[in-house]
Amino acid sequence: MLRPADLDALAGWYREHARDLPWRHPDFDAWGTLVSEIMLQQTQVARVRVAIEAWLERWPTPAALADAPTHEVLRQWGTLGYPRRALRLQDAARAIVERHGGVVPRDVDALLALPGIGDYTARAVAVFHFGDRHPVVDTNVRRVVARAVHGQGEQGPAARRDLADVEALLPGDAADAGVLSIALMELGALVCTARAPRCDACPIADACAWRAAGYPAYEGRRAPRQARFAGSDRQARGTVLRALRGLDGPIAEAEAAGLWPDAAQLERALASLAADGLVVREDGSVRLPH
DNA sequence: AAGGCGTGGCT
DNA sequence: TAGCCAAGCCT
Repeated sequence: MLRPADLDALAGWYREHARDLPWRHPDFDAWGTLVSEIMLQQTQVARVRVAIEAWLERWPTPAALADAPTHEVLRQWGTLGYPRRALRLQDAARAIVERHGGVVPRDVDALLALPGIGDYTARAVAVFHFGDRHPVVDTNVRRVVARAVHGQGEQGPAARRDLADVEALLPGDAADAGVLSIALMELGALVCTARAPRCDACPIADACAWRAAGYPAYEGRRAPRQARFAGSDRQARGTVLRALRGLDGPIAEAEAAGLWPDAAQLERALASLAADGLVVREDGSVRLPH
């Protein structure tokens, strides 16, 4: 159980050890916060750190991104991965312009209604930028709570009840609740890590149920393992997009055949990329969307 | 609700 | 090294 004294210890630890990240600076506006959170969906902090500045310099407002050519958006996204996020980010920018006058909304339900924004990202913006009181639940928070509160070594697959689970831990004051959320995330990222947790450096080690139980091995359900990447359709998609990003114009489909050894798999990749709106197939060639 | 979806770093 | 993991979202 986390007592008020433990929450204080956590907050104190955060003040002392928090990384100096661009999106934590006070001059970071709501749009910058939203963009950073989208980029951080399954992409490491170190890589987002490098990419965020140029992105915001180029498109400093939702209106600016809404008006950009989509092929340039995909090029600027570069190798951050999961390029559908770039399309949805532009769609979100357009929705912000149309529905909210170009101003990033503060309301969680309005944020959730934007493409590419789910439970985590919506509340991250509402809490970390606007300072409202909501549970912010990412994989780090789920892991720390699984260990410290529930005595489990791993968090298991994400579930709808995670939100209510963390809500129950939050102090009543919005500012205190926000510090707890960001501190839980930072603790999970730096100390209470998935592999080789550094319990000797943990500010709440004395309160940790997992530690108290002697670090029992995890017996619960796990998320299914990812399919192997090498030779996958995903790799084929990535190869096609990488080639298109490096060119100004289209690639003839006959030429595209040279990008991937398995013709049937390449065709699946092209079809799914087109279905996602990441490429356009016309006149026997493939290109990025305008 | 289980699986698809990039890319790179770490062990 | 092969697999795990990373501030998830969508269907």
